[in-house]
Amino acid sequence: MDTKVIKTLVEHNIRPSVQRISIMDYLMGHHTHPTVDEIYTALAPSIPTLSRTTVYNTLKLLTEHGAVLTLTIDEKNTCYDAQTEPHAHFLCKRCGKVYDVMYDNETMEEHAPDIGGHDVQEVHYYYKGICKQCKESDK
Amino acid sequence: MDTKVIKTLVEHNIRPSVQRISIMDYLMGHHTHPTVDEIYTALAPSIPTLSRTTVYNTLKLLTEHGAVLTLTIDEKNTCYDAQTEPHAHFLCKRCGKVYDVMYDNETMEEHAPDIGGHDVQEVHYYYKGICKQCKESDK
DNA sequence: ATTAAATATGTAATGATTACAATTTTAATT
DNA sequence: AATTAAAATTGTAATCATTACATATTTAAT
Repeated sequence: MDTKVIKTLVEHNIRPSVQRISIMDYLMGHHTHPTVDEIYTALAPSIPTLSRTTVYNTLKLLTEHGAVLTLTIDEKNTCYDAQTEPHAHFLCKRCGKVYDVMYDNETMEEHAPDIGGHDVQEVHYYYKGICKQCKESDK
Repeated sequence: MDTKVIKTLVEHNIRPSVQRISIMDYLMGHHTHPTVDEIYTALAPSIPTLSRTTVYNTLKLLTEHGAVLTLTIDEKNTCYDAQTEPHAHFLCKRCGKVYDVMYDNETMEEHAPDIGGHDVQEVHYYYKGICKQCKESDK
């Protein structure tokens, strides 16, 4: 059920509307780092009245409340991630996929807290290159 | 003189035209992570024929040849950096400035080379928050 | 001086995002 | 159940960065 999704929204002080639940549910169920358009296209059939603007508004809201991460790793398309635990991202410059990448938490923990006296609120580790799949399909 | 700038271009296999030298020179002299528009506005007076398209083309070329870094840390504006040595960036969400941030090289060295079998070509460490200046001007 | 290739330019098109006004839904109150 | 105000959603139009592309200019070789 959507219980988990609704719980996540409520925990972040977001009132769970049909649209918000659907979008959050999609993000929690698809770890593909979708774009606004991918989300809109996926949900529009089940919510015929859905507006692209709502998807934009909702993702902005979710981000502001810390329920999702907004990734700018791809110059073309902003994408979104419901996994808010610290992790890094890898963008394949050939196929465009964005992968999750784990690393020791030490890295982030150690470096994030105090950088030149600035207050760090977000940490983004992005790697770019050619993914394993693309490398192998080259041969 | 521009000797250093020209040398940098040539070392990256870029033929040094007037426009390319100016843009590269501007980037090497301003560590403010300027946007396309900032560069265009700054150079247009001295190169009256300069076209915005040329700035775009040149920055793309410089990036492809590894002479500058293209930063997508700011969702609004892509910005550019002539410092290609490994370092991190901090974006102030209040004033919008992008700062250079140093960190032990171990961090990058250890984590970049092999991530899930992908070939890493670029490493981007982005931090976001409120910068020291903005914090202090709050009081 | 001639010519071909490389660069630069300017305009028009694209496409993601935002602004905004209108509509609909929600939830509280009578 | 009806009323009402606030919150959320919608659709259209506007904005703005970026790219496509055709033309013009410059460069470098012959």
